[in-house]
Amino acid sequence: MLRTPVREKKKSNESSEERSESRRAQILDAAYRVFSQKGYRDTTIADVAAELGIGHGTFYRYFTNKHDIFEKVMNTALSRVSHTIASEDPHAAESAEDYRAQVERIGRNMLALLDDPAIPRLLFYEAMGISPDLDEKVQRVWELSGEITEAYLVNGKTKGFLRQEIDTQVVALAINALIFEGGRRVVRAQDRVAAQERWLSGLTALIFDGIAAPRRGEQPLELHQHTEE
Amino acid sequence: MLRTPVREKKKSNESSEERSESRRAQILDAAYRVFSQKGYRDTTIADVAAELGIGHGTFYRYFTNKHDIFEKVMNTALSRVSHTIASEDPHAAESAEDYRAQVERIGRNMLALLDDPAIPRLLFYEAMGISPDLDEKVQRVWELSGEITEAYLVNGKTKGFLRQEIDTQVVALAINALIFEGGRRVVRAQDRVAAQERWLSGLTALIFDGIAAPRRGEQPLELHQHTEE
Amino acid sequence: MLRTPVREKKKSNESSEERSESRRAQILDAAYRVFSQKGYRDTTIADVAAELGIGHGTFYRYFTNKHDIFEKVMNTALSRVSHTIASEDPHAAESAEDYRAQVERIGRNMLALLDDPAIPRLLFYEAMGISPDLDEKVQRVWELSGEITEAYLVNGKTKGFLRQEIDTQVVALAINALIFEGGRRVVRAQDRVAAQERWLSGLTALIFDGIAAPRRGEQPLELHQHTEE
Amino acid sequence: MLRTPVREKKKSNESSEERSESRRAQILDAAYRVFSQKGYRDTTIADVAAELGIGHGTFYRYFTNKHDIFEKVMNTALSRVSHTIASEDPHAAESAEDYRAQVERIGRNMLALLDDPAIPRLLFYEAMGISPDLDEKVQRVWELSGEITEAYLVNGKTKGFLRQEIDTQVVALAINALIFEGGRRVVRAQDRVAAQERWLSGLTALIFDGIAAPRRGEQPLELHQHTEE
DNA sequence: CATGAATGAGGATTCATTCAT
DNA sequence: GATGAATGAATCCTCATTCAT
Repeated sequence: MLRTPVREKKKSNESSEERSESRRAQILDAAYRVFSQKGYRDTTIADVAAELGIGHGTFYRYFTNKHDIFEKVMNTALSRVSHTIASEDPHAAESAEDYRAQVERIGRNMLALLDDPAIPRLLFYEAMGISPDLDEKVQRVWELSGEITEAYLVNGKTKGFLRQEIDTQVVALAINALIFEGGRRVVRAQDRVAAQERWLSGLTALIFDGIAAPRRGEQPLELHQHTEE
Repeated sequence: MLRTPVREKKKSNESSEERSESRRAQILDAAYRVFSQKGYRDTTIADVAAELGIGHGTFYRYFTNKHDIFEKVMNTALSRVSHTIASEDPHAAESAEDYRAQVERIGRNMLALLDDPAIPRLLFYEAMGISPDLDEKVQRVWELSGEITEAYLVNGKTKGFLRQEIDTQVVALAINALIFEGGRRVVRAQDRVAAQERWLSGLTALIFDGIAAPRRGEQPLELHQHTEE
Repeated sequence: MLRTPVREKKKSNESSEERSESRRAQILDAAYRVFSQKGYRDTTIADVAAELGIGHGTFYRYFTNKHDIFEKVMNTALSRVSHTIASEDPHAAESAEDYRAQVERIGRNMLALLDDPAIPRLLFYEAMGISPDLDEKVQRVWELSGEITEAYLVNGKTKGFLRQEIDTQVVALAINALIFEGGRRVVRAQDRVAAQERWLSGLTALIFDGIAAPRRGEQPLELHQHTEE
Repeated sequence: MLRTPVREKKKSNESSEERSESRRAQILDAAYRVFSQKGYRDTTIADVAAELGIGHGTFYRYFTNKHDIFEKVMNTALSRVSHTIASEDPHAAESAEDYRAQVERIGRNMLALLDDPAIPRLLFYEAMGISPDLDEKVQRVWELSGEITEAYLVNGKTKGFLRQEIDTQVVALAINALIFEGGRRVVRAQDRVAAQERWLSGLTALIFDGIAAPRRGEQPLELHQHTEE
């Protein structure tokens, strides 16, 4: 994903504007990769140009400066996160099972999103301290994500399938953090598919049931989507 | 914490070697502060020297270069984390209540540790990509922390007060991630004390009991630390 | 003046060569404007092309490089000055009144020439230091102007209506300098017409009669342009 | 003038601060030379550093950037002009002879000032268009010079030794222009001393008496300070 | 012919590191 | 030992010029 073939031969059936747009996209893409690998400060425009095999002067035909393209890279990353988190209806779930399924879907999408380590790196720290604008932009997405997750929790409390006593704000942010941590870990795993399933089920179990052994009288839970373990 | 008096007048009863050692510590300390505020690339040796009010040439009498001192700063940060996590005996807990109390203690220490944003910033991302050496060193501490937390979980499973079905490795890393997220949030909060209490109770509740409403027959839980424990 | 319609639709009744010539002139014209506003170094070829609404690649079909067109722009400016100065016959004047009228005519033409600040800017300094060729070319026009003005003065001395003791070379250059200064000032004035009249009469008075009060016995002079001339 | 020996061996009796100040002055001096020879745009910091035989990084220890040092160079040039023009009392002259002597003194100082072509080049055009600040600063000195010269003229009119009908504003600016033109010419002359005398007498004659032959009855004038020709 | 995408040499500025005092 | 002046490699960015379409 996000990888566009480099040095693609200009197809004659592309209009000039299309080529320009595609070159722009290529650069954005290359920058996304390089920034997320080396970080903002460590990335030179020459690096980005070299990644694409173009002259560094060319870069400036498409972006005004380093900060400009970084902002655009961040926009991409941020909007992906926003979309993923906002992809489900927070009020749809009617039961713990519904919500558990929702969480799994979101988690799955998020893990797909975090297919490369770029997103967490960019979002967690790379962006911060580059410019106030960016700081704030990242912050906003962060808050937004928290709010959306909180909406799910509130829905669950209202409908009674989530504990009444949970601190929705804290727990919302915690859940988001868990999803990101999962993403980071899955990305680095040898066998990503296996790691993904393991993290998904491990995290949903933790989130929904916690680690404490059930007290006397509690019903055994059906924990995993495919087990009765 | 970590603040050493600056420009301390050399007491004449200090040996030359002692003075040298203390100067070395001062520089390390100043570097810790500056690196964690501005990041590796953004920190200049002149910044560090200025923080201490010494000539920047002096720096090079104590550290061979910028990377050298950064590595030492990271060592400091990493060993604090290690110590905090290893401060309790993973096999001491005999009940969920014991463990819950342990987690709270560790959490509390961790939050104290994260009193400034330095640790998460340095540990999560700042260190990475500076040099392979550092990357690996951070990675090792990370793994270690996971292993220690996992030992608690295994202890709990063995003694029966934690769920048998938890994936200890995943959950261990997840718990660590939550603690860090809590740290990050508390640090930025307006009222840190309040935020700390809120996050501590919110996270322990999440970790131990999850968010799902208890099934029929389950005992109500005492959720907060200030109940009749 | 000097403004040629931009983007003029190629009339089909123009031969290819004619069109090429007119395009060449358009570019020269645009360059004249831009160079004189922004100076040589500050003017980019893109600026010139943009002034005309043509692609900047096109420029190179008509001029070999930036220096080439600047030289041609300078030629234009220089030849205007030469023509203006050489527009009268230095030997025509038979009396101080004749010459005074001549000076006024030349001055008036010169001020018209300096209608935009381009000429003084280009001629005085912009051209210098770009290349030895240009330096010398400007110098030559300068000398020439001095010589022509000097011819007027010599004529006046010969015919007895100018002071015998004037240093014609020095005074010739001085008069030219005054005309240029007048031009510079008039150009920047709010009310150009008024400023022009004021400078013309002020300068001719200065040049012909000086500032010293007439000695005893000297005839009062008719000083201003609005007297019975 | 303004030439400070380059690469002067640090005398051990100079304090650190003194050396720093002298290095600063050296750079300013080198910059003055280079800027006035090549102009602002054409001058690179490397040029200035090379003129002094220092590394270009050193430059930035003393000046914040290119514009900064140019402004300081301009300040130097401008204040010299101001001082020279303001060096005499505009109300001191009681007769045309007094004033003529004053003008000669000012002219002589001005010519000394214009010993190198730097001042006119910097003041007339080089400074303009670099930054609004500088434009205005130069403009102010210009206005000031005009006002001072005008004060002389008004004094002369009041005391009756200058013509009543002169337009003092126009003539003041004209006289200044003449002095500058003289400076420019003298600088380039082979035999500067001779050229200086020639221009001084030529210009004072022009300024005071004009070029028109005296009318019947006018007294012959004593033109030069040492002749009756 | 016209175009504008591509290029890289060149120039301003920063900063880690050295070293003479 | 301490200092900070000096240095130049490294980096961002501009723009004259070329050339494929």
